[in-house]
Amino acid sequence: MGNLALEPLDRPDGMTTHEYAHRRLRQAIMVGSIRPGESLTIRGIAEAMESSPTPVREALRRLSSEGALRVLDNRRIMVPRMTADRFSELVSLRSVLEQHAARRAVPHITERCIDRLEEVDRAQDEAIARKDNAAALLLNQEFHRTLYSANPEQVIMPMVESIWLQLGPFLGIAMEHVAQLYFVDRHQEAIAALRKRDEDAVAAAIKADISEGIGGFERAAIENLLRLAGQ
Amino acid sequence: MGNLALEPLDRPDGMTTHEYAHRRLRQAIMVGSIRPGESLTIRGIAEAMESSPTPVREALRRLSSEGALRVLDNRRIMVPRMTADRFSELVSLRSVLEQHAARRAVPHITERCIDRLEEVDRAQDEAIARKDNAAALLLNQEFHRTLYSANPEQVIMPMVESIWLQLGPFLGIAMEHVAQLYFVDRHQEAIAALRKRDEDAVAAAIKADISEGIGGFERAAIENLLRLAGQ
DNA sequence: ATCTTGAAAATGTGATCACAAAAATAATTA
DNA sequence: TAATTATTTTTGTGATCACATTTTCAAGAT
Repeated sequence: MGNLALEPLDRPDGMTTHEYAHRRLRQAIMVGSIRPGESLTIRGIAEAMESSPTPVREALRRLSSEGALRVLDNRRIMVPRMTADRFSELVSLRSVLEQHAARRAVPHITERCIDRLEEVDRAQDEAIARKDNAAALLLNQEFHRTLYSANPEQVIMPMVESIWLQLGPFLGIAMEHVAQLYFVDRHQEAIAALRKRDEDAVAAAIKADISEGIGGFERAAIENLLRLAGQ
Repeated sequence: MGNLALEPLDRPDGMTTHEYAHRRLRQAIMVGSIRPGESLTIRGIAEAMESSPTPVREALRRLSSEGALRVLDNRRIMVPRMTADRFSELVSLRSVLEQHAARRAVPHITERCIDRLEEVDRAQDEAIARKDNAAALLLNQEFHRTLYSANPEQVIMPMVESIWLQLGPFLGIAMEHVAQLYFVDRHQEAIAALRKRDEDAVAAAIKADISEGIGGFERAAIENLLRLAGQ
């Protein structure tokens, strides 16, 4: 039985229950507060957020098609376990996807947009300084999201978000077992390249940002971490 | 009121109703038999497939997170309309995604797998010969899917499928208004490159396959087609 | 002690119902 | 006739229930 610990979450007026359930579960998975391998029950979730099975089921379907959850043959639902191979696939795909997203955003970048990126980057640095890993993680995503969303016709963000979501639970484990997850980023380099509207340089900055950030986990380190976490 | 024309579909034993509904709607959207802009109703679909709202809602949530459907502010659900800009985004993303998928598959390619690719390509040629556009479209997808799925740890297929699904309705329109959708493909070139385990050549074949296939639609042609279809 | 068997509880699933919001239609007014 | 208002219908939403399957757990047998 899953005595589920779900962070309460602000619920705007008019938000449907299934959307709220989706957001709340998504956040929990993203920051790794639901353990990979841990199985979720519809009734358990419904009880935890004081609603009923129907909207919870809709939320679970969405999350499973976003890759955040996996439906087993027994129809049980769980957060998928990470493996070193899957991690490698996710990171290399993330790199390719985000480089492309960045390139397609460059023609649409405005000064207003760059200001916003500066602002988010500053907030992230502050989160890092006060060692708030979870906040830093979310602000890092916000930086990337802001950049890629500058392209008004973009169709890539749902896929990028899906990758982040699939990497989330592992990052949660990493943050628990690594004393201090040291953040390196190439955000200033990316911003400088954006100011010059230099697509290649922007893509290079994003590529480096990813390969030096989450891509920095070596195979042995991943396997070790997973073993430590009992996965 | 949508007097929905849904092709009947084989339903294997033990398949849940929501999964069946998902498959059936997905297929209808993929081949373009549901018009962009046409709005769907939960009860209408439930009635059309002789079930009830609950499983239909689950299917609709999945499809909307796959990009096949869009939820409006009024909570109405419709097949999104295509624009020339969105088409361009989808095609360029498809090219990048599938080149990457192909590269990551190369190390895992077996002779068995190449045989299967030959077989699918042959079937597609036959479908083209008998001018069965819908079958040719599905077999073309099967070729690509077979290739990318050779990588056992791949995480990219859901995203590729999502792109296909988003392009589907437009292809449906194109097939109706263009006398004969002439298929060009680089499948044999891809297979030859696979035999040599040459990643670059495989990626090049896929890139050409896409840019000469669906990428061949020029901006003016797209806008003209959409105008013709009353979009 | 280990395995097997049976009952009880838990779980996913799908249909149905009530409610509120939205859309469509009819009636009324300017 | 055109615009506005009122009424009816349609629609999305969420809770509840019954059913079948699976899982869990305790009692019994080897």
